[in-house]
Amino acid sequence: MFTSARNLTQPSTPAALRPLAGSYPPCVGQIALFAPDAEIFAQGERAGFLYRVEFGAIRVYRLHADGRRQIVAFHLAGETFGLEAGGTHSFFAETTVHTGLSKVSLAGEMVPQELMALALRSMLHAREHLLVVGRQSALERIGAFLVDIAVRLGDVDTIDLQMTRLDIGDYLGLTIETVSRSFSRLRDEGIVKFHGVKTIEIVQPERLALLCG
Amino acid sequence: MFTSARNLTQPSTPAALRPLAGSYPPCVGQIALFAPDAEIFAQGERAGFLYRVEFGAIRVYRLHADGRRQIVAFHLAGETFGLEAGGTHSFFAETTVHTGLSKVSLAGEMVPQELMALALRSMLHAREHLLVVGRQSALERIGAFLVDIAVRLGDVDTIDLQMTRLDIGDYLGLTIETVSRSFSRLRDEGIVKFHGVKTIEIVQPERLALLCG
DNA sequence: TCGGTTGTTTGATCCCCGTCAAAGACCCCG
DNA sequence: CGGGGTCTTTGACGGGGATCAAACAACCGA
Repeated sequence: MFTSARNLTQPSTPAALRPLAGSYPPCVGQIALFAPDAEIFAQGERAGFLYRVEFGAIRVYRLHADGRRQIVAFHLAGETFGLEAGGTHSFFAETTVHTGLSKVSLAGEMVPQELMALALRSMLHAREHLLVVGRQSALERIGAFLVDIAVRLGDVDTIDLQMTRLDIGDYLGLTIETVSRSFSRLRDEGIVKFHGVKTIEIVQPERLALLCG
Repeated sequence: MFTSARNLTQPSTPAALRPLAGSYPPCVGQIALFAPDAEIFAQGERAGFLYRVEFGAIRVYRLHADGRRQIVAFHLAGETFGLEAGGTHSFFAETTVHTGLSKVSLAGEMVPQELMALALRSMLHAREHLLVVGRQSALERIGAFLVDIAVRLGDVDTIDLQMTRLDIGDYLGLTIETVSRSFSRLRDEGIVKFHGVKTIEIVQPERLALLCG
C-alpha cells in the first residue's frame, strides 16, 4: 500500500519515527507514516480510497493561478477523508505534520449508510466554515477555529496545533500576520495561554465562545 | 402537501399567479407555489423531504446573533435541495422570488446512489464557494458568481437574477454597495450589459472568465 | 396613472486587515 | 552545545471594502 513515489521526500525524521525510517513510508500494522507536506492525493486523480488519520493532520486545498491557496478542510486524528464527487479528486491533500494514515477501501468495509453520513457531515462542515469565512472578523475567525479544533479533539482545553500559522491563515482567509496578531490579542486578553508556539491552552472557554459570533 | 402555516404570508400575488390564489399555496399538478420570502424549512426542523425547484429560486442561510446573514447556497430551477446531515435541518430555506416547488420523498423515488451523488455535489459546491469567499476580491467574487449562475442555468449568456443585491451580498460576503459597484464596474468595462436591474447579458464571457482568478 | 415603498446606484469617509519590513523564537542537525 | 534556516511576532503604512448618506429607479397597489 501507499507505493506512490511522491511521498518519498526524505524528511527530517524526528526521533520518535527514526527506527522505522528505513523504507519510507514504513508501515506499522496497517498504518503508513508520512513526513510533513507529503502529498496524499492530487486534484484530478481518480479517487478510490478513503483514509483514516491515526495521528497528525491533513490539509485539503486548492491553488489559484497566482499562488493564492485556500484550504477547505483540515482532517485530524480519528477522522476519515477522501470521499469526493464523481470519483475524481477536486482538491489536493497533504500532510501538515508527521502523520499516520490507514486506508479504507470504498468497496466493502464501510456500508453506504456510513458513506452517506460522512458526505453529509462534510457538506455541513464546509457550510459552517463558510459562515466563518464569509461574515466574521479576524478575531472571530480565530476564535471559531480554536473552538472547532478543541471540540473535534474531544473537548480538550489544551490544543496541540498540527499546522503552521500559514496553514491557519489559508484556511481562514487571513494572512499569517493577522493570524499571529489575533493569537496575541487572545493571549493579552487572558482568554488563551501559550505553552510554546503550537500549544494553546484555552483558559476562558466562555469568553472564547462569546466572540465567535 | 405543504400544509405548514408559515407560507400563508399573503403575498402581493403577481398577475400571472392570481387565478390560483384562492388557497395559497395552490397546487398545479404536483407543484406548490410560494410567494417571495416564504419559509420552506427552518433550522432545527426535522428533515423528511427533498424539494425540486420548478421555477424561481431558494436561498439557504443562517443568521448570526447580531443579524449578519450568510447565505450558503442558492438553488435554481431544476435543482434539488433539502438533504441534510442527521436528518435535521441546519439552515433556513426561503424563496427569493415567486417560486414553484415539487416534493420528492426521501424514502423511494430517489435511489441511494442519486442521494449520494447529490450530497457529494453539494459538498463540492460548498467547497468551491469557499474558494471564492475565502481568497477573492469583490470583483472576482461577482465574476465567479455570474459564471456559476450562467453555467447552472444551462450556459446562457443572459441571466435573469432571481435575487436582490442584498441576497447576492450575503452569499458572497459583501455589502449591497460593493455588489452594486462591482456590477457597475463590469458594465463600464463592457464585460456585461444590463437590460433592467435584474437582467444581465454577458457580453464578453472570456474576459469575465479571466477575472475569476 | 399615480404615489409610496422597496431596491439600487453613487459619493464621501473610515477602518480593518493586507503588505512590507525587521527582529525574535524555535527547531534541527552537525 | 552552537549555528542556520524556518516559523512567528511585532511595527509602520496603505488600500479595498465597510459604513454613512442621499439621490434615483423599479415595483406594486390603489
